[in-house]
Amino acid sequence: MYLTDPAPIDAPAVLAWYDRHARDLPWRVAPGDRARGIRPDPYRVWLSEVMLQQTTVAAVRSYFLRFTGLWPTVFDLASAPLDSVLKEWAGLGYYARARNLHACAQAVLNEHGGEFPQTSVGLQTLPGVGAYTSAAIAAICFDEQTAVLDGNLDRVLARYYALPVPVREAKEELRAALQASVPSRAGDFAQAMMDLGATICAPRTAVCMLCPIQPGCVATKTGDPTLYPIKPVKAERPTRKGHAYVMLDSDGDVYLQSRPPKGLLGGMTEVPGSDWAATLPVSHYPAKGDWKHRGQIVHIFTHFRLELEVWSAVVPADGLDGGWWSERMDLKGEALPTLFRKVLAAVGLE
DNA sequence: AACTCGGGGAT
DNA sequence: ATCCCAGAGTT
Repeated sequence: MYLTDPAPIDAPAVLAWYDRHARDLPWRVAPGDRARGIRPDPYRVWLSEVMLQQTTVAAVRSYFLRFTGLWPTVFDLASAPLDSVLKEWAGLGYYARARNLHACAQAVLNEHGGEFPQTSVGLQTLPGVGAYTSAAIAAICFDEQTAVLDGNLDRVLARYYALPVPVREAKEELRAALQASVPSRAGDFAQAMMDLGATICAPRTAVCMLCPIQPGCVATKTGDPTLYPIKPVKAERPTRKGHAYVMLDSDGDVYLQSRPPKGLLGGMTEVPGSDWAATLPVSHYPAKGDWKHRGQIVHIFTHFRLELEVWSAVVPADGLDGGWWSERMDLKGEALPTLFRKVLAAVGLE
């Protein structure tokens, strides 16, 4: 136990602040409209929440507008080929989200009659919808009085209670403390607390003068709020090395193939390459040709650093198996993650 | 409980 | 260069 008798959050003060300062976001119903009875569309809220998992608002915005333009309803998304969804998701990262997104849309259609479940417990049975996302949808769309705990709230609460240990060790205590503070306007409260974390109580700066819950915040009384949350020690990032082979035919088309359906960049499109290992593997060209070394690209993943030696050659269009030739003008529409767009850029494509 | 899984913006 | 983002699924 790290929190003994935690003080509740002043929800009325938070809501009053939100009524004046709510950010204008494409998937959000403004608090004034919400008060007039306008309900958020669960499909749009769900789509935004999945896109926002470990991803910034700035990165999500254009993807959200693109997706809702192409697929305005959960039925449209469920009817689309997975391949189309992966192509539109390319560049956003964490591609299991895109696979689960598609599976979830089909589950809503086939197992829930085309309507999202209306409780957090029901929502959490859906693919790609976990503790955070289920609570967020239930609160925002159905005003379920449930604690919505994301990375912003971890930080705000760690400061509010001056939590003396990393958040991971007290997650359920924070959830219980937050749960005790949730008001009837649960959706606005959840979004207000996240806005507060994103704007006032930010990772490196805390503008406590503007904070509606500053009067109850322990960290502001004991010193510097940005000392919280206590950070866990993290492992260093290893380096892996490999080769990438860009093959062109006599027309300038590029040879592409699909990655395995699961795992790193699962189901996405790539150019052929070697394994990635701690020491640079021996190069084995996938076809005969006048191979030239075109430089090295570096790509940082969450848990390792990748250095790829980029090679290119013109090769015969036949004799390759399992992939396809893509015209240069079609590369933009392929399901290429950023890593392989860097590889193609090193060869002067894209 | 620890690990896997992207990419980019802010600092 | 480091941090961290409206986390979920797997082991």
